[in-house]
Amino acid sequence: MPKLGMEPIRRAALVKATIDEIGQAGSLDVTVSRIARRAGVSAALAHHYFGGKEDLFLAAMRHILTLFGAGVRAGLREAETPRARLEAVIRASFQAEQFRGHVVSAWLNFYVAAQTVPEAQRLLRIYQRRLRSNLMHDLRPLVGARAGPVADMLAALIDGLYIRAALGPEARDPAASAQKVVDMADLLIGEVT
Amino acid sequence: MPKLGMEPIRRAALVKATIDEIGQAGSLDVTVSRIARRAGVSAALAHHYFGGKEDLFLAAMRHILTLFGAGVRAGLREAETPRARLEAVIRASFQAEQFRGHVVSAWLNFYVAAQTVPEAQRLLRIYQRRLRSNLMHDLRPLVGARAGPVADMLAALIDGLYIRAALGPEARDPAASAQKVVDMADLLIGEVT
Amino acid sequence: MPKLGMEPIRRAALVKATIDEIGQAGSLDVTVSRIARRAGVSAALAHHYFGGKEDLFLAAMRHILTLFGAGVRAGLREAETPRARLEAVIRASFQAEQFRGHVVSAWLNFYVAAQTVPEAQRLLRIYQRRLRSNLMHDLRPLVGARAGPVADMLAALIDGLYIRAALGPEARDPAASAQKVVDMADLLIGEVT
Amino acid sequence: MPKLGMEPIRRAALVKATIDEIGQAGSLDVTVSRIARRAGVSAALAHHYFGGKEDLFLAAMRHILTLFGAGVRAGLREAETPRARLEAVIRASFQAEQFRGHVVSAWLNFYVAAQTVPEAQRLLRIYQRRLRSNLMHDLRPLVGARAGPVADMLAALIDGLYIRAALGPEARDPAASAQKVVDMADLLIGEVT
DNA sequence: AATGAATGAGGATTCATTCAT
DNA sequence: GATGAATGAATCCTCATTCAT
Repeated sequence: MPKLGMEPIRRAALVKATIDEIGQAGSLDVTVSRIARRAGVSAALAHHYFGGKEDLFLAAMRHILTLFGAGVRAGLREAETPRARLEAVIRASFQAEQFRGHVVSAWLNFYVAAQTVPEAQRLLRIYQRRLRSNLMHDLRPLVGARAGPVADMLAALIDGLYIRAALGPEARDPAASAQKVVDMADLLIGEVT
Repeated sequence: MPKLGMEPIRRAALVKATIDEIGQAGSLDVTVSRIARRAGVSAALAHHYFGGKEDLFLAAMRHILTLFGAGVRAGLREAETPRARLEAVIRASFQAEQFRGHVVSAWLNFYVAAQTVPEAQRLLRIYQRRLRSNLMHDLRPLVGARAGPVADMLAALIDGLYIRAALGPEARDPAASAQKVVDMADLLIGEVT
Repeated sequence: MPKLGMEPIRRAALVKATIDEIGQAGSLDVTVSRIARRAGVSAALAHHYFGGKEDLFLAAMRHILTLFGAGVRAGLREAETPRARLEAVIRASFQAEQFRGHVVSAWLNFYVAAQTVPEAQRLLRIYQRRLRSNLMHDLRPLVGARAGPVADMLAALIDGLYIRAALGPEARDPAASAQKVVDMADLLIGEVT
Repeated sequence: MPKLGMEPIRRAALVKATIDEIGQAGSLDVTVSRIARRAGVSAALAHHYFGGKEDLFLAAMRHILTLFGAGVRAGLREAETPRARLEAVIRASFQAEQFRGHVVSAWLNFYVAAQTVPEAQRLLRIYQRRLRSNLMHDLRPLVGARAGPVADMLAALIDGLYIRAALGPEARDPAASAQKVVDMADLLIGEVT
């Protein structure tokens, strides 16, 4: 007896299952069947709702981006000075939710996908642009014209720490990684030009 | 027309073909057949010499690591002061050979493989340890006890710039990326504690 | 045009096709594709339902064992005295269904498989134990303590005649073979100790 | 530095390696490469001397038959009365060399091959005819016209015990099996008609 | 809304066999 | 006499995807 209004529930379950499955496998070598089984539905239904494997992956990616965006906004809500806001933006990149296990693994794989799948690339670009714009917005009052290079530096540092976190159990310490970036930010801000 | 002593030639050709193919595909989703065809041999021969797909990938990874190591040594040969050596180590990570196209893409994918394949993880660890040890060796005379954290910072920065380079055509400028890291190094060295 | 409840139908068809194909080939060198084609389905479906080639073989073996067991029970139903039951057990081994063509060939090959595949060995052991226990149950009233050795002798004779039947067109006369064993049984029963 | 007169040595080594390999594998699923490696030569050489895999198998079979024939003749040399000769023929089928391990396994597989390969069938027929003729030659003085059926019975029994021996570690007792056949022979001889 | 049934396409891998040296 | 080099053909198996129910 099929029920009405199942669509959003199924979609959400499938997206979550996709992220989890990728996280567990450590790669995009994941079958639709397994994802579907994990979500408690048939593989056919996954296709019914998402059209194909790739779309499922992209939906998962979008979901992660959405969560990330929400995290940033939440962090900013409590910050008032530029310095505080900057720190909030940085720490948002290292929220527990975003910075570990399944999600980091998913990110790493999305990086790879971005080389091939245009839509994946588009999404990554959005993320990068948004991060850069967030950083610059608060760096400008602090470092003026140097906001651009400094933002690039911090962004690269954030991504670099991502990789390290994805590769081994050591250093899987979000807070410490965040602190490193914050320290670096302070150093760059204090630098005389 | 079989000739003797072909083994090393074939192995080298297959390793090169593997790196190129991964680079072109942008992912590890590459068939042995295609690699073999690119190397001008049959898929069966690839198996004959390497045992399987995974071993072929690992051989490619080892090859990249070897080239990287050679590049570092070459750079160090001409450097004399700690500062010069440090810069040489950093620039080695951004040699033309290592820092672009196929190779960066291959690296990115090996990162992913390292989550799953133990031998890949082992190789990555070797790379990371070697990089860190190289950096620290020359940082110690310059920053003393802060060598550890500083090395970590620089290493993360290097990796972060890798990712950026792998993701889009923009910023594929090895020299510029290297310079960013060098500048950062100088900044960290000059920092009073 | 997929219909529901096809699984048992397909499984049965595939098992039958397996036995026929082995019988025709005269060996286990049979491809899944051929079996599937004979059953009127794709090779992929065979894998879907059975998991693999080996499982398909084992299912075929189990099927033959089941038929054999049913034949024995049917024969025993009409026998009343120990002597009559003994004859029924013997003749069951030489039922038309069990003692010729595809099935004998399949048996011969399963013997070979039993050297390698544990589950095949297990099934063969079950068959042997069951045959021996059937023979002994009715021999005990007739020959007392000699039931064990006599049962072994008769069982070996049955198997030996199997081989002969599998090897050439000559002597493919189930009834005659059965009669030989029955005569031998009578001789052994009559023997004074 | 190739040596002269290697051919018979290589052939013998390859035949032995074939039998051993089949025995170890428990089936005919044996690669030429493995056989060659076991014999200490290249796979190409095996083809050079035997033309192909099948011929190698047949040569192995012929070798076993030759050994068997020699064993029978050796046994007969010391026997004088028909009864003694009969026992010698029977025991020859259960010589240690013939009745265990590699060889039994090889036999079992040759039975299977005989269903498909004409030359294998021909060889098996020769063996069977020879065994029957040996048995009958000595049975005639003992049981007269019943020699034919009795020989068939004994031959089937011998084959039946072969199978049992090939299938499990239990009952791998050549002497005991031989004794069973001899006892049966005596029983049949003593039987009044 | 949901799924069991079914398949085509493709990929890794194995192996007997050939050939030039 | 002997082998390394090389391959074509075959086989098992996996998987995304489709379709009727």
